[in-house]
Order: sequence, then structure tokens, then C-alpha cells
Amino acid sequence: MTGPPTTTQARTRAERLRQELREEIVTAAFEEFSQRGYHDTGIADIAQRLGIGHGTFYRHFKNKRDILDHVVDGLLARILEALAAENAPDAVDTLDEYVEQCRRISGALSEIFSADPRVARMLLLEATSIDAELTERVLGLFDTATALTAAYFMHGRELGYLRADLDVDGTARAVVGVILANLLQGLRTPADREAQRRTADAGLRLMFDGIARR
Amino acid sequence: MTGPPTTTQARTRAERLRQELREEIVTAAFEEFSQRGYHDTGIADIAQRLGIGHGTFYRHFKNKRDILDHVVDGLLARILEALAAENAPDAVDTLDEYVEQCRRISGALSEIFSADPRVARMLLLEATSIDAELTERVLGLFDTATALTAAYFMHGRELGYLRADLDVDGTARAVVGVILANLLQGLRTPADREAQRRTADAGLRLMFDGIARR
DNA sequence: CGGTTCGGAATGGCATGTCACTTCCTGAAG
DNA sequence: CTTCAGGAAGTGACATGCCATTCCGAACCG
Repeated sequence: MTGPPTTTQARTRAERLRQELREEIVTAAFEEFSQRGYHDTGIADIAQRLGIGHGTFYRHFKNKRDILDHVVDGLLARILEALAAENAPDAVDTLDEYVEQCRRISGALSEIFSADPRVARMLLLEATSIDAELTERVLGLFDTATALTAAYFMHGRELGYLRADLDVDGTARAVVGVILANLLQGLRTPADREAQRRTADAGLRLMFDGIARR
Repeated sequence: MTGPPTTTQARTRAERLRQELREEIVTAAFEEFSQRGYHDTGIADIAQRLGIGHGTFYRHFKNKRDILDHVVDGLLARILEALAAENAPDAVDTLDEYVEQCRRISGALSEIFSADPRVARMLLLEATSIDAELTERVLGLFDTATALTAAYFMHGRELGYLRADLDVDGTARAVVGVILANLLQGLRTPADREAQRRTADAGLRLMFDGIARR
């Protein structure tokens, strides 16, 4: 009935140490995977980074694929948490409020992605090519983002501050594409935060006003 | 000085046959790589698909990585060709003409990507995780697309049919993101061409007019 | 018949996962 | 407070299987 606590506090000192090592392994694996790539990383590399024997690794994780899941779990959780925290389509009643809300979401995302380009590297470049199940989880994240966006659009269209003829679903997908463009910018110019901010701003402006002269 | 002809016509019958087989191998490799993934595909799989011994493979290509380059070369060439064929920023003098032009480009791209979802699979999901050089080539394609788009924007801003305060570069990146959204849609619903057309339309509309009520 | 191409058995190297052994920790008993 | 026993965690040599690549006898062409 108990089972080993995962995020919860561990009772005994030994348990706490064990838990700590587990997390260190996940972190080390993330670093190796996101930099060398999954296939070019050996269990030995992960172990060596921590100065442990690679046999020890297998005391904590079933196999290489298993830890990859844990790494991705952590990243997806962080992202979903950020999205969920800001999510409140019904609390937005005017265009200006929605712009503000989008800025908040944009900020929360760049908090995650700009702060560490390896996150985008891992999710966009690596995790999409391991197997169908993992690819599905990453693409599923995009679907989730699309759905969240679509909820805002639906609300805004009803309240009349968005175009009446807005194709909610198709446009939501396009907007997720704009977010993607920001992640790519983060991959291209990891150091240049300023460029990232400008791309984000341009994306937001495009989203609301388009490119045509009014 | 001669070197083996690649696209050119072959003199002798043997050379022609050899050239044909080369192309068949590239095609077979594309099919395997895009479906199973690069790492899960063995040279033997490619050879078997063609009913040749896998030793024969090495008569035509240096190694596994080598043929991957040829596969990607072919795909990139097709895409760049399509983009170059439609490219003519200076011939576009009004907003309507630019809309029309974008529709053409969008059409040319879906000609390639919607017709065969494996192209997007290969480039977006597989090719980004092999090594730095290949990743660079794929991301470089996005940069090229961004540059082409930016040229149109510059022109349109000068002629006054696009917003005067348009951030040319940042917005171009965002628009490439919208294109990316279309590719993802193609991956998600490969069979549903109608959904893809709707996403493309919504993307174009977003690009020109944004979501806000006018 | 030279020479060229084919094919698939053999090779080599490498990374994963196992296991028998060692080390360390902890809690209890003296 | 010290000692000790039991068990948990750590370790890295080793077994295993896999696959890219090589190589040489066979088939085939001209």
C-alpha cells in the first residue's frame, strides 16, 4: 500500500539519499540526451557524469528507454503546469485583456524554453524520433496547446472581440505554429535573448493584427 | 574529369542500369527511414525491400550515413525547387497579388507535403536527431524560408500594402511557424486533405488579417 | 575468357543489461 | 558506547546480441 515515495518526503535517511540519486540520474540523463542525442548516449556516459558505476543505474531504472520516459515526463509536466497555471479563458472579456493574457503565457513559456535551450532540443529534435509512443506524446502536447488556444478563441468570438468568421480550430493550430517558431528561434540563437523577445513580440502582433496595412 | 553521371544520361546500358539501381536504393531507403526511423532501419532492410544482397548496397553507397544524405538531398532539392520556382517578390505590387502569391506557394508546398506525409516525417522527426550537421541542414531550410518571406515583406512594406511598422525578420519567422503548423497537421491527419486545406486557409487568413475584429 | 558486379557468410566492435561479489548502512543486542 | 549481523546499494567484468561493414567465391556480361 505504501510504495516508494516519488516526490513526497522520504522518512529515512537512506530513502532520501536514494531519492536524491534518482533525481540526479534523471538530470544527468537529460543533459546527455539533449546534448549528444539519445542514441549517441550510453548508459556509461550518464553514470560517468555522476561518478557512479553503470550497474548502479540499473538499480534505479529498468533500462535506457525507461529513464528517457522519466526525463520527458519531467519536461512535459513543467510545460503543462505553466500552461495550466495561466489558463483562464472565461476570465478574459476584452481584446486588451486577451493580449495581456497572451503576453503572460508567452512569458511563462520563455521562462522555460529561453532559460534552457536544451528543453526544446530534447523535445523537438530528440524525442520525436525514438518510437511512436514518444512521438505521440510530443505531438499530443501540441494538440493540447491547440485545444487551450481554441477555448480562448471560442470565448472571444462569442464575446465579439475576435473576428466572427474566425476558424477556431484551424487558427488555433496556426497560432501553435507561431509558438513553435519561437522555440526554433531559441534553438538558433540560444544566447540572444533580445532576438527571442523580438520574435515573440512579432508573433503576438501577427496573431492579433496580421501583416496587412489597416 | 568525368566522374559518374548523377542526373545526366548514362552512355552504356550497364551504366544506365547502375544509375537506376542507385535511385531505387535511395527511394527504398527513404521509405524505410521515414517509416521505421533511421536507427531502427538496417541496411539489410533496405536491401531486402529491393531483393538485393546487402553487400550490393555498399557497391553504391559508402555507408549508412551516406545514403541518408542522399535521401535528404533529394527532399531538400524538391522543396527548394518549389520555393524558387514561385519566388518573385518584385513582381508583387498589391496586397491582393501577394495573397495570390502566397496561395500559390502554399499550394506548391502541399503538393509536396500533403501528397506524401513521409516527407515531413523524415525531415521534421527523423533528420533532426542524427547529428549536428544534418540538423543544421534542416534548420537551415527554415532560415531560407524565413529569408524568402522576409524579402516579400520588405518589398510590401516599401510599396505600402503591408504595415509600415512590420518587424520584417521576426514576423517572417512567425510565418514560417505557421507553415510548420501545416506540416504538423499533415502528420496528424495524413488522410484528411480537407482538414489540411482548412488549416492552410486559416493560416493564410491569420497571416494577413490576424484574429482581432476589425 | 578477363573483368566487373553480386551476394551473403564471416568479422569486429560496441552498448546494453546481468550477476556475483564488495562495501556501506542501520538498528539491535550486549 | 561498541559490536555485530542482516540487508540494501554499489560495482564493473562479462555475456549477449545486434548491426554496420568487409571480403571472397560465384555469377554474369561483353
